[in-house]
Formats: sequence, C-alpha cells, structure tokens
Amino acid sequence: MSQERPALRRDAEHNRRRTLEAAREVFAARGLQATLNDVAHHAGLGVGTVYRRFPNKEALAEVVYAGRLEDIHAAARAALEGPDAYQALKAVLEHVMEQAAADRGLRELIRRGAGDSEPIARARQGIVESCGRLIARAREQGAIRDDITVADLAPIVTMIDSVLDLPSAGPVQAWRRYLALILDGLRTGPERPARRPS
Amino acid sequence: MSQERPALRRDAEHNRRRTLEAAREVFAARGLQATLNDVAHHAGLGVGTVYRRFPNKEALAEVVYAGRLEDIHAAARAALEGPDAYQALKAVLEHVMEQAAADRGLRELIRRGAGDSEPIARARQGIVESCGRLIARAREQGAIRDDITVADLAPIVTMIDSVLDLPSAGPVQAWRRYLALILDGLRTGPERPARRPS
DNA sequence: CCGAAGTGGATATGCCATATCCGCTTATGT
DNA sequence: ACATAAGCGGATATGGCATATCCACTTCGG
Repeated sequence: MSQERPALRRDAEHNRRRTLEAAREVFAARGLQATLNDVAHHAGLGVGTVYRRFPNKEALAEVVYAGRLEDIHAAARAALEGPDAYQALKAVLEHVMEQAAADRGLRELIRRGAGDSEPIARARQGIVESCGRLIARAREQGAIRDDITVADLAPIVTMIDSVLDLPSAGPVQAWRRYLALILDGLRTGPERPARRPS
Repeated sequence: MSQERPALRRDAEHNRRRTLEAAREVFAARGLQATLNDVAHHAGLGVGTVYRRFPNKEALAEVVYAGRLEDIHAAARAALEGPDAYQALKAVLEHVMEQAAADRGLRELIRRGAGDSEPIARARQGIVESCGRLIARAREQGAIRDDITVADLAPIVTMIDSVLDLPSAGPVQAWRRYLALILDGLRTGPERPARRPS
C-alpha cells in the first residue's frame, strides 16, 4: 500500500518526516490555507527543502490526510458490525467530529465538496457509503424517521462543523450539545411520526 | 435618522442610487468580498465615481445592510406581541433565513461575529435581544426545553446558515428541512424515548 | 456661459502566496 | 580520506489581486 519512493538519504528521510509532522501541526492549527513556507519554518527547515519533497501544498496535504480519512473509513466500516445501527451511527459521527474539532485542516477538507485528489476523494466516498448503510439500517430498525437518508448526512455534518468555528465556542465542547440535539431530532418517537420533507 | 448629506447634484444623486442598487445585487450574488470595482462596473459607472461617494467597501456595505438589519429587528420586536412565543420564534427564524438564503452578503454579515460598524452591530444586538426574550418566554410557556437559552441562538442560526452554501443544495430549499428538524429538537415532548433503553 | 461639481478608468501601490535557483553543506561508499 | 551525488537554505523572481488615487475631460445649474 505504501508506494515505494526512490530511497532517500538518511537525513533527507528525517527531514521528510519533520516536514510531515510540522504540516500536521500547522494545518491542524491554521487550516489548509497555511503556506508551505509556514510549514517549512515551523519544521525548522528551509522552504526549498520542503518543495523538493512535495511539489505543492496539495500533495503535502494529501499525504497528511489520506491516512486520516482512511482511518475514519475503517472505523465506519467496523461500526457496521454492531447490531444497533443508530448507536453505531451516533458513535461514528461523534468520532468524526472529535477529529474535526481538533483539526482545522481536516474540517476544511471535510467541508469542501470537490476538488480533492483521488485518494482523498475515494476515502470520503467510502465513508459516505458506510454511513449511508448505517442510516438505512437504522431506518429499517425503526430507530430513525422514515424520511432520513444518506442525503442528510452531509448537511448534518456541515451543521455541526459550523458550530466549531463559532468564536464564542468556549472551553466546553458545544458541538456535542448540538450533535445530540440533531441526532435526537432524527429519532422516531410517539410524538414525532415520520414526516415528509415539506 | 437619515443624517443630512451635503445635497448632491442631480446626476450625482442618481449615480449614488445606482451604486447602492448595484451593491445590493453584487453583494447578494457574490458576497461581501466582491470589490468596489465590481460594483462600479455592474452599475455601469467608473470606479472613481463610486469611491467619491463611499470611501471604502465597509461604508457602502453599511449603508446597504444597516436598514436591512433594522427591518429584521423590527420584525423580531413585532413578533414579541403575539401570544405564542414558540410560533413567533419560529416565524422570526424562518424570516431571517429566507433573507439570508437570498443574500450571500447578508449571510456573511450575520456570520461574522465582530468587526462590523456601529449601526450594524447595534441592530444585531437588538435582534439577539428580542430573540432572547422570545426564547425565554417560550421556555416559560413550556414550549421548549428548560436548557435552551439565548446562547443557543447563534449556534442554531449558524448551523442552518451553513446548509445554505452546501454545493448540493438544489432548487429545493433544503434549509427549511433542517430548521424544522432543529426547532423540533428544541421542543419539550411528551418524552422521546428511544425504542430500546440504552 | 462660466465655474463648480462630477466622471471615468488607467494605473500606482502594496500585499501575499507560490515556486525557483544556485552557492554551499553533508552523507555515503570505496 | 576523498570524490561525488544528494541535499539544503532562503533570498528573491513572478504573478495575481484588491485598494485607492489622480487628473484630463464632461456635465450641471444658476
């Protein structure tokens, strides 16, 4: 799975790792709009060094986040094993949002609909598909309303995500409150019969 | 309330109106990041003409949106008259989101927490206060949960707002669906038990 | 008909991200 | 130890973009 790169000199390999680590930190803190110069400086390296290994920001971001998304995908797939689809869906969403809350770059990646490179796009698609199955199962199990579908996934994630960059967001993780609110709204209940989208 | 300006020549006054109208359209379509050059061109005027009347984009945006926000504020105050606070709150939120859905610039203004000029800031504060009262009343009337406060207003608006710039947003106004979902989640219900005790 | 007011838009200015280039340093294996 | 390829740093070229100005020309209004 790790495509073989042409064997770097030992110091170069070391700097490559430093670059990646710095990129993780910088992207997490300042988002994807941070420059490769920022990353290089934060890694204690020259700009040229970074550009030698990664042709541009996109390539660097891809290496940083592809694995990350794959992990999420794996978690989503694993969640499909459990018997209770609703609880599984809830757990996956909480897991995703926890990651997003700690990583501005990841948030931007999740948010932007298109334009991401192939491995990222693939991982995203996989996640969506797994969640789609969870939603379908939860619906069949009567845990959530009839009219909830995969199409609701993106909006829901986007909504919770938007709470994250609210200035007032204090030390408490406000997003948990709103995720709970929304998940609650999805549930079927005596008083909330499945209703059609207006 | 309208501060007296030093009486413009008739053509100048006309161009001023053209500029404002163009600004409304351009800001609505492309957001506040549109340039004054854009606005001037769209108004069929030279850049200099626009800059003579409005020192910068902020000043222009203020004139365009101050009244807009005042209207919303008025609507919110009017809503306080009705007997059913929950319905009133719902109506106000729907009204605000309808405006926002049609105006990208307004959305950006709503979203950005600070840094807006005095009249804008005042109007916003007024809106928040009125809505705060509606929320308090709705709570007292037992229509919404005990733990909902004014502090939930901004997150809720932000969440719905975020749905608006979702690329997949088709011709249907998806935001109505999610606003309903959230409002529904605020309600007190004769319990909303999970199908299974967890 | 004259002077003040207004106009247009090319352009100066400044900012910022991207990416390159090349003289110097370091690793590596023989 | 030495030769040589690989790697390094970071000043700087490049280009894009928004802001704002300036001034020769036009138009308004008394």
